[in-house]
Amino acid sequence: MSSDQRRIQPRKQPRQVRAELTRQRILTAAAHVFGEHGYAAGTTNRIAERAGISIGSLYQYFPNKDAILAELLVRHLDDGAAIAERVQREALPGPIEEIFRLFVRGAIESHLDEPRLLRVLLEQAPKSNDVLERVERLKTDLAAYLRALLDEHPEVRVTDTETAARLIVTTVELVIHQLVADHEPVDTGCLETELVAMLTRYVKG
Amino acid sequence: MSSDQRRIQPRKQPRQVRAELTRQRILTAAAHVFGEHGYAAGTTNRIAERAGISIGSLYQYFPNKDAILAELLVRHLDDGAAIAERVQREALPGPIEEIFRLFVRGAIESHLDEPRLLRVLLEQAPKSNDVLERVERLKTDLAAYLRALLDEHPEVRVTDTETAARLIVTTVELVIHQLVADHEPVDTGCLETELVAMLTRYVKG
DNA sequence: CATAATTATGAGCAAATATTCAGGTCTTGC
DNA sequence: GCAAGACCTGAATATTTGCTCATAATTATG
Repeated sequence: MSSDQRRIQPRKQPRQVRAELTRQRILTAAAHVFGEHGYAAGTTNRIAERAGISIGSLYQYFPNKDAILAELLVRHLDDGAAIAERVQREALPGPIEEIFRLFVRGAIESHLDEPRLLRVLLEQAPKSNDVLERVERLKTDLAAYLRALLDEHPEVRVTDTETAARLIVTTVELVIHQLVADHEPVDTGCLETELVAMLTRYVKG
Repeated sequence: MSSDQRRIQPRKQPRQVRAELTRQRILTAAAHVFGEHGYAAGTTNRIAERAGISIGSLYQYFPNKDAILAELLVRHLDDGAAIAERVQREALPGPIEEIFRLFVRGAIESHLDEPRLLRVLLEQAPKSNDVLERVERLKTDLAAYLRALLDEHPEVRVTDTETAARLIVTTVELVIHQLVADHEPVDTGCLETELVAMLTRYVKG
């Protein structure tokens, strides 16, 4: 229940193909189970059952329950970082609206497979210091990049660019999480259009 | 663990002052404990300990763990509803920016005491049908009111007012939750200014 | 003061759940 | 085709945690 990592190392490095396959099955099953039942009710036994393997096998590749969730989170963060970097390379220079559009689209895309899991990840995941730092760093980096962008871009008129950058990063992240995983999901096209419009008009004053 | 209410009634109605005092102590302690540890790790024993009472006393006033969280949530919702009504009475008519400002200010105010608890409430609270309906109704009502406002107000230029209304309600709620409870909380004044600016410029096109 | 009613206590129960380990089954390399 | 290591199994164990209940302390009542 506590988030201490009693063992840092996974118990085994998979050496055969079937082992790696089992590992993948566990992660896939965990993604479904956590997304459907939440973290607390997403028991390791349920995960093993859904993966079609025994509970013992699960504990050969993950030291404890937290480690499974942590790995899922790290994967998502890595995806996010990759997308952010790609956008930063591709987007410049150009109208601010196009930059926002690329960011928003990237964010929406990376939330389409497992929206419910992602809410669980960021809302219920036990916050090990390591993972927490990673999240924080990613958001800080993004905010810093965005602030520089706002400071330099000729179309931008907001003055308090620090608050603005944080506001934008937070808004994009949270609104997408919430609305994509909502009981009555919005059309992602509309969401993209309106969100981009909101951000653009905001910074252009 | 499950969210069924085995007993609807609290076990006892407090009849002496010290009993009511104990009830309050429990709720206050629960607010702290849930805010600090989350719902699952916020154990009833920890709550009792923090309240300086025995675990048995806790179960004299609340039928189960869920009921404590539910009461905290209902209190917050009632606050929110009251603020929303007040704003709706006071705000009209006037420039849209002023209306938004009143709403944002009200929302920020009602999140200042226990920001971390409030995130737990809306993110991890077990969804008893009763409470869930209340939340949904409040948000739907607000979105409907907002949509009507957008449709009629002469300054407003957005066309997809339904998506816009949902976007705005979601944004205000989530961003405030997140940023007020952040490790480095933003200055609430800046937050208000920028958030209002964002919404206003958005709807005015 | 005496009796009843109310409130408080906390060791311990029961159920749920994470995790282990002794002993099987499958793969690989020779 | 046969060891040796890799992998898998799942009943059993350890731990956590919501919650009870017999008993004690406090307060109201007359």
